[in-house]
Amino acid sequence: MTAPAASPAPGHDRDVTLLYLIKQVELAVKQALDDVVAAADLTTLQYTALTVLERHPGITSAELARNSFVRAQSMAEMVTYLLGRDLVSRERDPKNRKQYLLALTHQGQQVLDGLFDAVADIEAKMLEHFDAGQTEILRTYLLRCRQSLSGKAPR
Amino acid sequence: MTAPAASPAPGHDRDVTLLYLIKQVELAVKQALDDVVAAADLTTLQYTALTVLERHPGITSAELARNSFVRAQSMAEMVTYLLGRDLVSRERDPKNRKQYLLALTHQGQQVLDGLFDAVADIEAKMLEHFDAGQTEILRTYLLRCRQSLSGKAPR
DNA sequence: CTTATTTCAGATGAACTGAAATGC
DNA sequence: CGCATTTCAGTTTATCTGAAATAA
Repeated sequence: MTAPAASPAPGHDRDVTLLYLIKQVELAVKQALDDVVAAADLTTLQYTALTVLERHPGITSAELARNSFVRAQSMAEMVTYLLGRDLVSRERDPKNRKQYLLALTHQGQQVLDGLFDAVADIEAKMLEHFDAGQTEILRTYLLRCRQSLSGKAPR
Repeated sequence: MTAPAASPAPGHDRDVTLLYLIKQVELAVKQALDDVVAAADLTTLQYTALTVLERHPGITSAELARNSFVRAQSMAEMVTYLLGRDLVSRERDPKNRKQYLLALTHQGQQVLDGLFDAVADIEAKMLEHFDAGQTEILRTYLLRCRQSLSGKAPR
């Protein structure tokens, strides 16, 4: 079903690629997420960094940068902003004094908690026609894609 | 459906959400794609616009903008750049003289053709552990996600 | 000595807001 | 007149490059 050939292919009839579909879904997600997190004066990238810190307290800014495929300098700027808003705390790593360990503050956790339902609603809408089994398949497949592309599991 | 606030204890994390996984896969794809299309002096966004024009000759710049969730002004700037490189052509819509219809030029098609194998390699790597049936399931699921989120099928 | 993290400084570019012209 | 497309002008912001300090 869903034969995509809308027009009689002047030249080639290349299918819509999965790379393109991934991008399209991500764009739609970002659009919805931007609106939600803007209520907490956050960008989607900042919100994402907070959720990573929630799962991985004690991560460094450089690790956070690698996870989002940006330069360490760019992430450092964002972390400084989050520090200034007291959403994130940091302290010297006692085992390695050249780096800082980051964590969510209580206030940062509260911001995430306050956004949780609205973000869950976006995901629920995206998955409105998925049953539990299909959702798990999608999760498994996306993890596999990410693993194959980058050789790493996401944080 | 909406889960209660998770405990702040680091031991009990919220699950990695599908929204996050989508973003992670997209980041990894973009990373790989940036490198490939840079060989043709294109950004990933420019390359994507060219592939949309390949599938949909006669589309307008404004439609292209909506498809990529950017303002019409932003897309116009990019289209101007592609026109200047003779990768894209445009002519007045005979049915509606306020707008232009865009299409790939022969040169634009050649650039896409030249990138095709390298881009296909990225997709092949992403799907290296998928069989044909699983690939189709992933495609179906991504289309469904995009449809639910934006109410539209991708172009 | 080499490497990774952090920090400072300056440059660039992509997308934004606002506004006007065109034409259905 | 309302609405969409295109175009012009100015601005903002995020990321980048380059370079230096610190420490394993």
